[in-house]
Amino acid sequence: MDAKEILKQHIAKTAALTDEQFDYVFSHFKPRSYKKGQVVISEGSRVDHEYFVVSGCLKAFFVNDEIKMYILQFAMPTWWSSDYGALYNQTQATINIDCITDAEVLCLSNDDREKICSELHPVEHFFRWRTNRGYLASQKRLLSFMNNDTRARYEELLALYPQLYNLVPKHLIAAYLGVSRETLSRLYNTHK
Amino acid sequence: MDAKEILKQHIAKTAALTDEQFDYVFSHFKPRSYKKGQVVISEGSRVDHEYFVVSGCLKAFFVNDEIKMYILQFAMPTWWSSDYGALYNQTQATINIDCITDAEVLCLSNDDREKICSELHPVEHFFRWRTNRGYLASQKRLLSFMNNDTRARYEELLALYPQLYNLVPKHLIAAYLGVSRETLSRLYNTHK
DNA sequence: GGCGTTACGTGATGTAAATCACTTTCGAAA
DNA sequence: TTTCGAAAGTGATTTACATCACGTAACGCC
Repeated sequence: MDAKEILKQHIAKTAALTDEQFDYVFSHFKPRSYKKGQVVISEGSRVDHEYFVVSGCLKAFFVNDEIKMYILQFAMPTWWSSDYGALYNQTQATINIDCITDAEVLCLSNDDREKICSELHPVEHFFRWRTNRGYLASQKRLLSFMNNDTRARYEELLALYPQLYNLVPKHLIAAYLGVSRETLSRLYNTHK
Repeated sequence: MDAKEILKQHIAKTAALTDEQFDYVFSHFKPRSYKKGQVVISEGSRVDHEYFVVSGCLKAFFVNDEIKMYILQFAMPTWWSSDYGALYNQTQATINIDCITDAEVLCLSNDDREKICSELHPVEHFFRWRTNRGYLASQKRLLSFMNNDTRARYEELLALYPQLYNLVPKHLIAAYLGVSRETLSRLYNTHK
C-alpha cells in the first residue's frame, strides 16, 4: 500500500471526504524519505511542518542540559509527529525528532494545514479528532506516570507496542519510561 | 460580567462568530451552580457533558485503590473540564470532578458539541484550537514530570497559578504534584 | 462555647531508584 | 577477521521520597 492510500484510509476513519477532496488535500503533502539516525527537527531550529509517518519509526525527545534525554513519543506508521508547540506558536523548536529506523513520511506545513482546514470543514473535523486522540493519550500517560511504578509502566508500554521491544534499543525505552538504563536493565532481568 | 459574555470573549479569541451565531451556540449551554464540595462527575457514572468554568475552581482527579488521589487539573474560570475519555467514547467515567469552591459553570453535552461543530465551521475551528491548547499543556506537564524534581515542579505550579496557593489546601497541591503531603510540607518549609 | 474532624508540621525509618564505576556483549566498519 | 565504539549488565553507594507515627492548629457544627 502506498503512502497516499495509507493517509486516505487513516483520514477516512474520522472524516468522509470525496476522492476529489482527498486528492486536493493530498496535494498539500510532500513525501520524504529519511535514513536511520537522520534528524527531522532539532532544538533551536525553525519548525514549519508536521509529519505523518508512513513507514519506519521516529522518536520525539527532549534533552536536558545536554545530558539526559526524555522521549515524548515513538512515532510509528499512521502517527503524526512534530514540535507542535513551536509549530503553532511559530517559535524555535524545544524538542528534537529523529529516525530510529529508515522512514518514509508525508510532510504538511503549518500554513497548508490551516489552509485546508479552513477550506474544507471535514478536514477541520479530522484534525480536531486527531488532536483529541493525542490529548487523551497524553493524559493517560501522565496518569500512568503518577499512578504506576516503573515496572508497571514498562509492562504497559510493551503491551501497547510489542514491536518496540525488538525495534528500539533499551536505553531509549528507559528514556521513554523516565528511568535510568541501569534501572530498566535490572527490572526485566530480575524477572517476575 | 455574566457567564454569556465570558464565554463570548473566550471563543472570540480563537473564532470569529457573528452575534447571531454566538447566540445560537450559547443556546446549547446550560448554566449551573455548584456548592463547595459538590460532585460534578464521579467515577463509574455516565458522562454526558463537558463544563466551562465561569467562576470558582473545580478539580479533576483520579483515585487509586480508594487510597491515593492524583489531580489531573485544577479548572479555573475560562477553563474546560470533563472526563473527555468517557465523554468521547461513551464509556463510564474513570475520573472524578468536584468543586474546591462554590462554582458557576456552563454545561455542554457531547451531542450538542458535535452538533454545533458540524453546523458551524468556525465552532469546529474553535474546538480544534481549544483541544490543541489542552494537548500542549498536557505534553508540557508530562515533560515537567520527567525532567524536574518536586521542588522545581512546585515552583512552576505557583508561578503559573499564584492564586492557587491560598485557594486550595496544600494536600491537593501535593496530589497535583504527585508527592506526599509530608514531602510538600517539608519542601516549602525548608525554604530556598 | 466545647468537640470532633480535617489540615498541617515534623521526626524516625525504610526503600526504590539515581549515580558511579567497571565489565561484558554486540555490531559495524576497516 | 580484527578492532573499536556503542549498548547493555552488574555491584556498591547515595539520595530523595514514601511511609509510619505522633503532635498541634484551625475550622465547621450541634
